[in-house]
Amino acid sequence: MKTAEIMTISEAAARSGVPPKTIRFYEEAGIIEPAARSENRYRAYDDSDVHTLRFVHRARRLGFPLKDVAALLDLYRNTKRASRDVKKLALKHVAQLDRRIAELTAIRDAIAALAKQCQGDHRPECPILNELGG
Amino acid sequence: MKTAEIMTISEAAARSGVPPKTIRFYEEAGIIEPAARSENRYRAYDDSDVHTLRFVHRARRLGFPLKDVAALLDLYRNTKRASRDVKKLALKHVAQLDRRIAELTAIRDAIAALAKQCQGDHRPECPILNELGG
DNA sequence: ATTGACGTTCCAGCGGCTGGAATCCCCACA
DNA sequence: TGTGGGGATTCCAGCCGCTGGAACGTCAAT
Repeated sequence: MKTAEIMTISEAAARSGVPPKTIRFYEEAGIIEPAARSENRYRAYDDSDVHTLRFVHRARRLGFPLKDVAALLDLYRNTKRASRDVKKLALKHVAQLDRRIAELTAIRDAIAALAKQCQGDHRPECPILNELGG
Repeated sequence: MKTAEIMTISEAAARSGVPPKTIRFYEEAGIIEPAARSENRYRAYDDSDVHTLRFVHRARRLGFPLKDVAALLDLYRNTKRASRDVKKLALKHVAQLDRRIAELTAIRDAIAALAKQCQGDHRPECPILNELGG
């Protein structure tokens, strides 16, 4: 199956990095078009489908929510798109990430500071619990 | 109801910061003990329950998973605990946060770099989509 | 003919809530 | 005493993005 033009779901999965279960899920969720079917009712994928799956996979790895992945895919396919719209989505995501990172960092530092105060031995005294207890 | 010793769920919610729905959820999930009931079958909370709820609330705000919150609560109540066990949980969480923060930061920087390359105007050309498309 | 590795569908569950429906209860006011 | 409104109660559904499993069909190789 080296130059397969038509392939099964697991082959498409291997080539795209998206697991079969997830491919079906994306189809059901309307992120990708329902796959063509071969005579045995198996889903049949070609290189172009794999390309799409790869796109989705990369977008997901960049943490875009599925809704945005769908939107990006639409933009990708629409050659008359405005790059403004793409950038807008990207910057929205960056802003979201920045907020989340700031949150997590604040939490991380707070806990690390408390843990530093804690002896961490056999004794019960512990600033972490004191803090949580108020 | 300023110095109420016994109170309803919404009062406990107001005092602890945990919404009524969430209090019920915590009870159902076994994080907190089933509340006492008054004659009308309403849940009845006292100051000590509120204290517990506050503990849970703070632990959650620090991002501890519910399982760990339950464990922390057990440690909090067990005066024979070893601070070692508390610190261990805390440091595990810090490590987890560090991993997550690193992930998000990498993603953030990648998208920000791509967005910077993107003109963001009426034209279709866009490095973000080029990247996602491979 | 049988095995075993695929494929298919559908349903359940993860974490941590949150919203809604249907019902019940209490209290204030007329 | 009726009524209205704001609680409380239960249970079920849904959010996000999968992931695992059951029950069954299909295919290639032995």
